[in-house]
Amino acid sequence: MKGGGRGKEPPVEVEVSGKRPKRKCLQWHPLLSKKALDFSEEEEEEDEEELEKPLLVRESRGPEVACGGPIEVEEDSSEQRARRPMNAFLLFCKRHRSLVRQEHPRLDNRGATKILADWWAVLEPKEKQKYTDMAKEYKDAFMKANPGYKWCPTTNKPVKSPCHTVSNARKKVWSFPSNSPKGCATAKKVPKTDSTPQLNFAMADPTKMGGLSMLLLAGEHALTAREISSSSSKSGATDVTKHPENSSLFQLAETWSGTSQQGKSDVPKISVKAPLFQLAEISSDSSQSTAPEGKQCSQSALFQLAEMCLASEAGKMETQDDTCAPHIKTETVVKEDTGGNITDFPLSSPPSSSTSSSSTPTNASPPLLSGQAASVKKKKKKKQEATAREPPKAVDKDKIPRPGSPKKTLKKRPSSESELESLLYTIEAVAKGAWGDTEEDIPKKKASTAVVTIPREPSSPKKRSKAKRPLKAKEEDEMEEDKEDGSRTEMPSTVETAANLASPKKEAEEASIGSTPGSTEKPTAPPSPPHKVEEKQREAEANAEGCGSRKSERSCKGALYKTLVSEGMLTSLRANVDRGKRGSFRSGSDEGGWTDETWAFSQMGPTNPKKLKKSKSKDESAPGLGKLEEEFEKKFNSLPQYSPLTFDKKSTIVTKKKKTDVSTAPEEQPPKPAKGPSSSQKKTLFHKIVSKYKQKKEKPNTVDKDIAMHSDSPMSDSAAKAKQTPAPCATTTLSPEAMGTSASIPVGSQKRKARKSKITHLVRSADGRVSPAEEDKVRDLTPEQDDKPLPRETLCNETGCYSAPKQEEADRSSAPEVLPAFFSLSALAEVAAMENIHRGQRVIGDSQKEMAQTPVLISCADQ
DNA sequence: AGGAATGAAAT
DNA sequence: ATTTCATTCCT
Repeated sequence: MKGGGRGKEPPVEVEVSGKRPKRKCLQWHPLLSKKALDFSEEEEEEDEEELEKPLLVRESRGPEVACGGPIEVEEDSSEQRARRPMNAFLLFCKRHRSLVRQEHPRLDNRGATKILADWWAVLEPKEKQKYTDMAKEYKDAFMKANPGYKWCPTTNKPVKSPCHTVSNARKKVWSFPSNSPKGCATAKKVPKTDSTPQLNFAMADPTKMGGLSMLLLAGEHALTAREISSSSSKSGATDVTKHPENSSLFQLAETWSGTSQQGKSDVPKISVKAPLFQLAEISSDSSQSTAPEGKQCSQSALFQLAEMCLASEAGKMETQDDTCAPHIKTETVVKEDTGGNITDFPLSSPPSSSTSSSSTPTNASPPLLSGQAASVKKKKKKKQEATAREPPKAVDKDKIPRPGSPKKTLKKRPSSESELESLLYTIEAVAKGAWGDTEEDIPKKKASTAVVTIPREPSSPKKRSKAKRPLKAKEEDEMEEDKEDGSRTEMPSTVETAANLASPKKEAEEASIGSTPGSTEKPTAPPSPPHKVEEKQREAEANAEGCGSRKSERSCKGALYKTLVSEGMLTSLRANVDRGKRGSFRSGSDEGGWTDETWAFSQMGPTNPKKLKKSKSKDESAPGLGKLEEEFEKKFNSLPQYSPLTFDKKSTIVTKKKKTDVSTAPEEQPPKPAKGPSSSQKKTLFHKIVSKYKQKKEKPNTVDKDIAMHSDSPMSDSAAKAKQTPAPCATTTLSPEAMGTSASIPVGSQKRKARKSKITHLVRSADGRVSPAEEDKVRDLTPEQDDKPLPRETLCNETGCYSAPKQEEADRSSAPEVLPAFFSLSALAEVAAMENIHRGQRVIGDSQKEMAQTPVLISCADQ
């Protein structure tokens, strides 16, 4: 048995992950292991971790008896396999890659990576520290979550024998090597949990996170299943579900109840929080009623649940936090929200739950075997083979509902049974951990689903409570169309306003910025409300359209609901969301909590991948991340994001001497604000700003680099470029990479693998030394660097050869040396705005100048 | 799939 | 010391 758990997963994973293993797979979320208290950003991360954990828990579901291994593992585990936490550099890359890409659209990832490496090298220790700390935190959290986790599979490789298999084996092992082995039962406990209640708690909570997502997923699945499986249920569902949110909740509730019937009353077991309890109670109540009968009953039950939910929501809304631990709760909520949004993950997550090993026994246990089994697993790809190898897997399969091979499973999902089961499990898991939160979340979720919630998530949890109302309002709108009693009468507008107001404040608080809410990232919040409203309207309209007109709420309801509910609903919602996001995003673009929104988007979009897959998984820059990830990202976002300029400067500076001072620090935007310029627009802004600064100051300096960088992208166009620029030989331009490297300074890139191209850039170590090959490059670059006189010296020494600086001055002497290494985005944005307004033209001119320079460089480079 | 970077962990 | 793997995505 034991082995089985893990074993199974592998296959599953294969199936599931199949194609997009990485992305979809749950990464380990910081949330998994959250610690309870810290307020610091880190804490947040932890929170996220908690959320994730749920996944693990989720696994616990039925399987416990059987060790469950097989079951949950199946899906979840496969995907879930915890991924090793990202290190500081990776975090950095993740956060900045988009920027790099924006600047250098043409650049491929490799190049981007190189640049990132350069930047990283340039980064001041202080900045790095943040990332490092974060990475550390994640790691710690991760470890907590998966005590036994090993990065490298190591030993097991034996499996390797078959070449490919090896990899698989590793993965598994990797995921959870040690702990679980104990036994299914033992595993459950998870060392950590026991040992550290709080921490554990967090772990437990994580479930919640998972729960949310799970819930969402479950809801979706449930719907699907229902439709498929039993038509009858459908009607009930439809009625109940009016709102997407509701529907999801209801579904969840149903599922949950169903699970409970099965006998899993785990819920309490995990330290459920007060909220959870409430939820549980509610759910339980419903379940009880339902329990006796099962599916059929479920309908009625659903109704009841729905009512309850509504009632509860209303009550809650008013009460807001009845739950006990406020702050915690909030956190939870937040997480949940994310989770909810994420939906996708949930599915995958469940499997991944394996991670949960810590928390959940069942799951964990299987993994334990991991050594072997794990090794076997390896990856999704090979899983099948692995499965074959190991017996356990076979077992798993048996247990697993899914009949077919892993791949099949995927297909099957749609099939009712397997899905249902999985859903149930998931639900259970959710129930255990997440439910409490769920309630609250639900509302939000609704909102989110409904429309725009997105922005909110980012916002603080607290907000959430308030936010609910707004959401409700939205809901109401929808409701109106759809149906609804009027209960919602409550006060839409008023509430919203309040909510809005509140939200910003909260944000501010979080941000600690305090002073200007709008300016800060959070600003999004403020804006968001409006957006939301708009979205609401849109939705309403949409609904209306769908129905034909608002008037017949009920009449429409059915069809509408149906439509919405079924995948379509999600889709529509998603679409709306996306639109909203985009719209807001675009409009707000710069400052507006781009980050948040973006993330939110990501959540939304990615979220449904499975169902909607198409929607856009990747479209958004955000890149499809999981919901959980989103949160993670939030935190992650909190990390300072530096503008390219900054780096350039830094590099320069560094070159000079490592940092003039930390002064740079100022640039950073402390709290979240920094957020990156989401889109190219921002880039432009930056450029503009930069140019501005340059003009103002007219000092020569790094700016050039920036320009160069910018120009790079254009370089492709280069057409324009060639024009002025005196710089005789600025070869470097060639590739932005080179530029970056050269400019940035020596970062040691390629140390490790020389591989093929290493030669390309070569490398300079931080010291400044350059390898011979590099020299050439350096030369090319040199000119640019020359820009900065001061640095130049240093560089020269280091590099060994700089040509004389020159052009920069001639060109423009713009950049002030001191210029802020990085401007806060908001600041930049502002400036940009100012500039635009005042002198849009000028900016252009500047840009042109820049361009001109670049071109020249390019030409040289070509030569 | 492979690969670019860095870091951390494991071997 | 060397390997592995994490992330991102383009080729």
